Amino acid sequence: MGASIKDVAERAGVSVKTVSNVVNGYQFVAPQTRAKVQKALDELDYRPNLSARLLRGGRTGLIALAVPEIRMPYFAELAAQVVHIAKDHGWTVLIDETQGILDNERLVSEGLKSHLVDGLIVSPLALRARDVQTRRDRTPLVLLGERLVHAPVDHVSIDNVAGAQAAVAHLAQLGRRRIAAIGSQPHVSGGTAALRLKGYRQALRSARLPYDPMLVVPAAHYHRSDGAQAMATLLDLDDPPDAVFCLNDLMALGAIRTLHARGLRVPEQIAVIGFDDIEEARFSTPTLSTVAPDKGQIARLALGLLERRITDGDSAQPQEGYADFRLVVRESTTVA
Amino acid sequence: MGASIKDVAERAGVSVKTVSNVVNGYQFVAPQTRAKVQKALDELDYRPNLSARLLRGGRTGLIALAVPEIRMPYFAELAAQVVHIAKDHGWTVLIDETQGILDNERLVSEGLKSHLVDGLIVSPLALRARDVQTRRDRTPLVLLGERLVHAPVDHVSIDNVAGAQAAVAHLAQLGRRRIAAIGSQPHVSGGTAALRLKGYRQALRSARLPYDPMLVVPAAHYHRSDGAQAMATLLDLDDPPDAVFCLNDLMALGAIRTLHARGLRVPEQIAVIGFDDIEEARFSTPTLSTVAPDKGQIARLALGLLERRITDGDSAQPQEGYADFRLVVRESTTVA
DNA sequence: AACGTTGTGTACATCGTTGTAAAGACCCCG
DNA sequence: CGGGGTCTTTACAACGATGTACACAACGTT
Repeated sequence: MGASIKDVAERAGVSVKTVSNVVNGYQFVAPQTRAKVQKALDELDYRPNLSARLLRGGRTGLIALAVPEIRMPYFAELAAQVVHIAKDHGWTVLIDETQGILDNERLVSEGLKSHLVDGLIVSPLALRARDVQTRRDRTPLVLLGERLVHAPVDHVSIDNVAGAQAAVAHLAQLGRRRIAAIGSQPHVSGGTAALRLKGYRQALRSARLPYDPMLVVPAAHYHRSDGAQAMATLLDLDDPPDAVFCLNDLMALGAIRTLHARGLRVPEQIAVIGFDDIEEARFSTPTLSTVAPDKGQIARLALGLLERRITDGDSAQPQEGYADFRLVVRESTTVA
Repeated sequence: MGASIKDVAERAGVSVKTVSNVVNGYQFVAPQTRAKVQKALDELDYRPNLSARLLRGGRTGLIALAVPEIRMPYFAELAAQVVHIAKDHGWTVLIDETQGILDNERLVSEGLKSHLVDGLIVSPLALRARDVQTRRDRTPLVLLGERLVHAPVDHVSIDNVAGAQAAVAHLAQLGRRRIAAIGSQPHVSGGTAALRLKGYRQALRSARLPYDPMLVVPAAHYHRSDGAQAMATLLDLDDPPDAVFCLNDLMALGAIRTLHARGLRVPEQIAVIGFDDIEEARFSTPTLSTVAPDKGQIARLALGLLERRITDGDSAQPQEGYADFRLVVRESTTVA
């Protein structure tokens, strides 16, 4: 065990409170006393016990970030941003994996880590408005991603409909006529997938292209392998697509893998576009066109809302934050 | 604020200690009393305050994992393993980024988070034996990666020399004669890079190939861009290589990107092999041959050592754990 | 009837820190 | 010299939970 404030006080021959005052930079401590205490502090290598401090005060300086899977590049990159920006707020980030499982998400948001963290940022996959409404834990919460209608919570997202629309419009402009989509989630309503598909359909309509349900393929986990499989399904159709909009970059990369394996050229024969702009998209072969949400902005907005709620408490009105996105055109949709 | 044990006690009409007994499953509580307390517990949605609990007892159930950059896939995958396996030990993992900066690593290992975590797993880049020796903080520590000679600390690693040797021997067996290496660290001695390069030179010697210092290119951060740049440097040589051993997968993928950009075919003209076996290696074009450390085993060993040290305390002798690796041959080194 | 045993509940101190209140020392001014 | 202020330091309580020690009842045993 390290030295406690009491040990320091004894060694310096002063009261515990005086040591506390020195440690916390209280103004009125005689220079001589301060020196004595500082010496004892150094000699004993004193470090305040966080537990005690926060038991007294309340704040832990810790916030939790819950994401489905930290190994997915999008979440890893987002987490990096959050960790980085949180440092400016004086917070340490505790990262949690939910695996996108409802129970885990509910556990986190209902305060499994209660009293441990000052605030909570959750990127939900399965969580529904109802789950948030019945929440009893008072820990400030910010949701990332889709707005859960009727849920009285702060949340940050990008305009997924517009993002998807931009991506698909871009494909249409290349002259592609059979544009597929990979990543629908038939059993989930109102989530990210639904919004991006809405954008997909809007873009088709604007381009006067027919909507063919056969060209929309579901995916479970949004991993590379899901994209690879879905692409295979599409290629086995009687009338395969000439372009694919993947609902995230990871699946796009999996899809490209399948295309290469079958000897098809990207983008000449099939153009591919993703969503997320993970770093890998800038280095793959071909480099991947994608919709790039501003991850730094997402992190900043989320932490800002969290800070506000930690400071102001429950009373404040739930707020929404919208981060920007931009269409990034790379080789996978650029015909030489 | 949530309800405290005192609130529960009042509501149930018993003493605080009795509530504590119920919460902690103490044996001798009359069923009737237990029921009363349980009811109050439920009604108030009581959750124990961790801070208070650990102030008293000691354990927090938290461990910290410090890695250079969470967004690097290798560390993200490793972190996922650690988080997952830690759950079995009843631990929550707090993830820290050091950016590979010495001061940050030292801060973490010297207990910035003191009293907050029960243990610490650090994957150091810059940390040196001296830093660990002069450590005053008593929090149990396990180091990942290279053994710091003379440092009295538990650590877990793989045999980097043997891994690199296997990779380079594989390239030699393909008949390649000018095998380059990307990722040396001229200003760091004794780290991972040095060991892998040692394996590189051993393999060259075994294959009776000359060692050409021009073929060894340094890299700062082991990112994709470092690999891409280094590859460009190699291609600009008068006598460019016919194979490249990259000290990690990320640089290998960057290198492949440069090769494609210059119109060179992999593996026909230049074979590429990496190190780490990140998931991306299975889906890139071409798929990437690599040395695959058993990340699950690394996590298991590290957590095992940590548990031992938390239980047994300082006294135990420092132990080493070695995880297995295997050579994974994929398209980037397979000539049809 | 006296005694131990077992089961059940409580009072109190304690962990390390900090806010509150107050005491003491000092100085200035009228 | 008294009243007021400014510094400087301290004692004490409190945060929430739990270990220790003990009180008390109900029971069986001698």
